Amino acid sequence: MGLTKTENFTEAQNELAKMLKALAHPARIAIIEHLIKANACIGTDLVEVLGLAQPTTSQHLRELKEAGLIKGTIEGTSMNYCIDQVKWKQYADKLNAFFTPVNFSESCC
Amino acid sequence: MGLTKTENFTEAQNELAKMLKALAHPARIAIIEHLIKANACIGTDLVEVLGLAQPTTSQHLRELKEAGLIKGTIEGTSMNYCIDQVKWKQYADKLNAFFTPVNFSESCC
DNA sequence: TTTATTAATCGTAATATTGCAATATAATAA
DNA sequence: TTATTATATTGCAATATTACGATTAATAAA
Repeated sequence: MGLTKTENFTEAQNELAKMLKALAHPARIAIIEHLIKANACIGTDLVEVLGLAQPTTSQHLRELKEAGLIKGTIEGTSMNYCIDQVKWKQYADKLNAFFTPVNFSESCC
Repeated sequence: MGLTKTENFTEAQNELAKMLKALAHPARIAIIEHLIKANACIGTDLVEVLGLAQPTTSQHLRELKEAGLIKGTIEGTSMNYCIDQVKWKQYADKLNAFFTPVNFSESCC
């Protein structure tokens, strides 16, 4: 069906899945990495960096924006994108909490 | 096209995206959480836990197995699933490295 | 043997995602 | 005003994902 049965799961589970999904594409990873690395925020050489068409790049940027991971400010005709560091920290914390559970019961297989 | 242009990105970027994708579904999050919480490894009450059909559950389990996150051992007619703790730690480390970059250039937007 | 029981696989329908060309929008430059 | 530049949106084609019924395979129980 292609349609996730979100009603079967907790809000926390759905949210975590959504967070992971927002980053589950190499282009979006590449965008984030580039924004972290760049000492200045970026107009859009991002199209060049990714090697994807401008509309495709714009779409990935929108997904990251919708996830709250990046912000964009207008600068003339172009856009300055950068990481939303507050949201980024929230992501890091939530994922860290998920990946380092308090008690791992000893492996039985 | 629905087909990711992996050739545009580095191996590390593609791998990280794949890792995130393996967990980017609430059912797979739920499976992992249940396997962590359960003091014993699980036959498959997982079908009940998820509230999804048996083939659907099996499919999600396969994806997690292919990602290396879980292992299964045969026990009679049933299967015992559990987290692969070595792989799990690798995941935690890689994601942690991604989310806590050494130098965040100060925000400019 | 026959009959459950459990889990994987196959086939398929419905929806989602990825990517791009074409177009639209909006701000600047000439 | 008319370009030019940068970005977003629309529409569409191709592939991927999610879910399930039906079937298969393999062990256990009768």
